[in-house]
Amino acid sequence: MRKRALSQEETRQRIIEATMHLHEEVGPRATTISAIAERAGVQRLTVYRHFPDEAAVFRACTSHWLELNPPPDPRSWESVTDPWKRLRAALSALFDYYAATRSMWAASYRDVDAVEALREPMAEFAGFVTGIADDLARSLAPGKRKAAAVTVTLQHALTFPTWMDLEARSLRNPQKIELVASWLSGTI
Amino acid sequence: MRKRALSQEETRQRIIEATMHLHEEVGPRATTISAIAERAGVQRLTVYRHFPDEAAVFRACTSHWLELNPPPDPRSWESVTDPWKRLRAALSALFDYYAATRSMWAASYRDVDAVEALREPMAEFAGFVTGIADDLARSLAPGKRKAAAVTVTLQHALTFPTWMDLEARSLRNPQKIELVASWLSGTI
DNA sequence: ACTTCAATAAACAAGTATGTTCACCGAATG
DNA sequence: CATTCGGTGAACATACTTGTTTATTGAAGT
Repeated sequence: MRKRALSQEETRQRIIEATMHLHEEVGPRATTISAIAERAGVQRLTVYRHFPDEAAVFRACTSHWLELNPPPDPRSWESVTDPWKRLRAALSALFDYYAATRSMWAASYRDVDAVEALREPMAEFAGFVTGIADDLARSLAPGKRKAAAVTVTLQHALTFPTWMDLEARSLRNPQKIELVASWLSGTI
Repeated sequence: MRKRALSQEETRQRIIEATMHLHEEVGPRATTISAIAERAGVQRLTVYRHFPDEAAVFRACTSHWLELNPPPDPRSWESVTDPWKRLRAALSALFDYYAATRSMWAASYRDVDAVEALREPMAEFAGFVTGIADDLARSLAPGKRKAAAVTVTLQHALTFPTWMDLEARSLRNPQKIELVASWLSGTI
């Protein structure tokens, strides 16, 4: 069993990739199994053979997409000790990531509360971002009395919807970074 | 023709109110004509008799809801000349409005790009909010070189999704106001 | 009393989706 | 060469939606 298992795996990949593209183009909510099958050039029954239900396809799609589009690694700025440089490094990495993956995140945020299977990965990503925010807040305002304002400002600023809103207001990423930095300078 | 026209108008109102409630509960996107008819205790055909299509019901619903829930009037703070007091007055009015109408705005923002009939009123409201932001920006930073940052900060801060995000982070309205004020103090 | 007509009740046609079943093909496998 | 089995193609039942048609009811209007 070599070529057979291989071509089976290829079919599976075609299905996953078709799902990915549909998620990006029409959003997870409108991505039906029928549409996935059509996009993958495969029979509907074939999709059912590989995945028991829509949620299973979505899970496979999510993990595959995250492999192809890994979020920035916080270790890449952990060595930056200057708080403001560290902030800019983190913002830059995250904002570049958002710019590169905007369509998928936009679709995901839009559909998250309509698609059950999306909640868990979205919540996990939100936790990831909050973790970065809290770390930056600690480095910027250690033990200050206004630390709460710094923290919540960072949590809000690092969020994809915030990035998207500033993007829609024609701010390039460097401008966004400076803007967030100025917000923080007001809270410290 | 008195009672008859009156009861006809009552039926129309029942339809509109059923639509309003469904928009708030399940969102405009999931609000089907069938569901409206059922909720209004009326035959589906009756809905079609009063409104040619879904878009017409939505339009009637939108204008009725806006009558019941008018956005704050900018004239209520135009007399406040101190820029920071004016800012706080405007933020307070808008944030209280968001708190009172959150469920409808949350549903509307979620479904806006799936429901054609929602775009125009949402765009109009966005313009209304932007207008307030621009006015406050002029009063806070008249002719400053960093006026752009103030303007975009205010535009972003006055937005409903921003309010919602800060609300989800457990900030009460007065705390939100102080937070936005501190953002602005950093940009000036 | 007689008519008008808003609303009901029920059916229709057409479209979409989900899941499931069946017979079959044909290339990889042993 | 015979078997396995992934995938095809087509059908089925079920459940939604939209929009339209027909016949009927019953209270308001004259």
